Amino acid sequence: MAVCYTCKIESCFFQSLSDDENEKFNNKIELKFKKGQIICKQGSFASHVVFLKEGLVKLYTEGEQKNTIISIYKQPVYIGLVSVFGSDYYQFSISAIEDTTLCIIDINSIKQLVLNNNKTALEIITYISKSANFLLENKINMERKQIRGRLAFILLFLCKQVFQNHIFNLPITRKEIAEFAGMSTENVITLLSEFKKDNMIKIEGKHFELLNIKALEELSAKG
Amino acid sequence: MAVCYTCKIESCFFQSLSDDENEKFNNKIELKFKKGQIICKQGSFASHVVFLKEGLVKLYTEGEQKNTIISIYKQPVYIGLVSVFGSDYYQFSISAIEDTTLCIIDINSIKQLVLNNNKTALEIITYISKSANFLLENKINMERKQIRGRLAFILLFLCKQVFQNHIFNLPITRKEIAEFAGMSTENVITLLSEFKKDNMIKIEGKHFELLNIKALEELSAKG
DNA sequence: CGCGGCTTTGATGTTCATCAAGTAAAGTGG
DNA sequence: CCACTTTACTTGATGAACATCAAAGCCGCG
Repeated sequence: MAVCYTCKIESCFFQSLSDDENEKFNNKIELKFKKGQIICKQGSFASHVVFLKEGLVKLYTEGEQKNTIISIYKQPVYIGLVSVFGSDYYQFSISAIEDTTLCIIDINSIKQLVLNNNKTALEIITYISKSANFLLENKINMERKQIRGRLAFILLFLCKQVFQNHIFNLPITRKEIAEFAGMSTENVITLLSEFKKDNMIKIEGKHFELLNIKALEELSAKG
Repeated sequence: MAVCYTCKIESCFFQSLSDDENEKFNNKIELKFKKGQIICKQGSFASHVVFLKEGLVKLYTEGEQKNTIISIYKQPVYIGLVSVFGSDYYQFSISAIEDTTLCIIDINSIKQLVLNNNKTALEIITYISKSANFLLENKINMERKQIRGRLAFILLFLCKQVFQNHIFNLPITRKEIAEFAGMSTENVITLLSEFKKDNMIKIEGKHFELLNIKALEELSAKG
C-alpha cells in the first residue's frame, strides 16, 4: 500500500506527516473506477473520505424524480470532507465521469489525525470552510439567475474550474448539464444552439469551444 | 466582561475550558442589537464569529436586485462559523429579526483554541460540517420544489426549527418569506390565502397557526 | 442490427413573476 | 397627538419564462 508521503499530489493532508505519524494514521486504500461507476452511494454508512488523485467525478444528490448535480471535481481534491463529519450517512453520491484513481481514507483515521496534529486540524477546518463557501455560493448564485445565466455560468465553470482551457470535450451529457443547472434537457439544447448562433460558443457534439468569454461572463453575472 | 465558563448557554465551545485556557483564549465581547439592526455586513473583513445568546437573526446575502435569506436562527447557535475560516471577508450578512444578545468572538481566538485544544478542534469541525450539511440540503431541497412546496417547507421550518410550536407570531414580513423561498411577495400572499382556504393554516396578520401539519409535510415533500 | 439512451426541434400548456391599484399599518416630524 | 409619508399587505389581470409533450434522427453497444 502506498503511503501518503510518497504521494506526489500537493494538497494531501497526510503528505507532510512524519514517518511515525503516517504509520499511525495512514489507513487508506487506493482504488480505480471506470467511467460511470458509483464511488460513493447516498444513504450508505459514511465511513470514508475520498481523495481524488486522477480523473473527474460528479457530486450529486439522488431525488425521486431526478438527480441534482452539486458540483464537478477534478484532481487533486478531497470530496465529502465537508459533510462526512456532520452525518453518519453520506448525504450525497459521487460517481466517476471519467476513469479515476483515488484513495479512500478511513474517517477515524482523519479524526485521529485531527486529535493528534493541531496544525493539520486547522488546515482541515479551513479546507472544509472553503469548500462549503464555494458550494453554497454556487447554489445561491444559480438560484438568482434565469436559465441563460445558469448555462453560461456552467460553461464558464467547466472552462475555468475543470479544464483551465476555453476548448474542451464535454465530459457530461446534455441531461447532466440540465441536472447541474436545474433546468430541462430540451432547454439546455435550445440555449446551446442560441449561444452558438450568437457566436458565443462553437460546438460539435462533445467538442466545445468558448469564443466570447466576456459575453458569457456578462450573461452569467446579470442572470 | 463575562467569561464563557460562567455562561449558562449549553453549546458554547469555550464553556468547558479551564480557567487557565479561558484566560488565554477568551477574547470576546457581549453586545445587544435592536430589531432590524445589522450585526454583520457582507463584504467587510471577517474578524469575528457570532455566538447568539438570545434572540432571532437572519443570515442572508445581498444581491443587486434583491436579497436572499439563507436561514433564520434562534439561540443558542454559532453563526458564520461555517464560512469564516474559508474567507477573509464575510460572505453573508446577519441582521436581527428581534432584539438580540450575542457574543462576538475574535476569529484568532478560535484559531488559537483549535491549535491548543484537540478535542475542541474536532467538535468545531463537527459543528461546521453539520451546519454546512444543513444549509446545503435546505438549498437543494428548495430548488427541487415548486412554490407551494417551498412555502410549506418554510412554514414547517419556522414551526419546528425556530418556535417548536405550531402557533407562533411571524417575526418576518411577507417579503422576507419571499426572499427565503425564492419567490415573489405576491405569490406568498396568494398561497397563504390558499393554504388558509384549504384549512391547512389559520392566519390573522402576524398570528400563524399550523392546523394540518401532515398536509403541509406532504406538500413540502412532494414539491 | 435492433434496442435504448442521447440529441434535436417545434408546439403546447403551466407556472410564476410582473404590473397595476387599492387598503391597511407603522413610522416620522411638527 | 395628529397629519403625512412610507412601508407592508392584498387582489386580480397580463405576459414571460420555462417545463412538458411529441416526433424523429443519431449513436453506441450488446
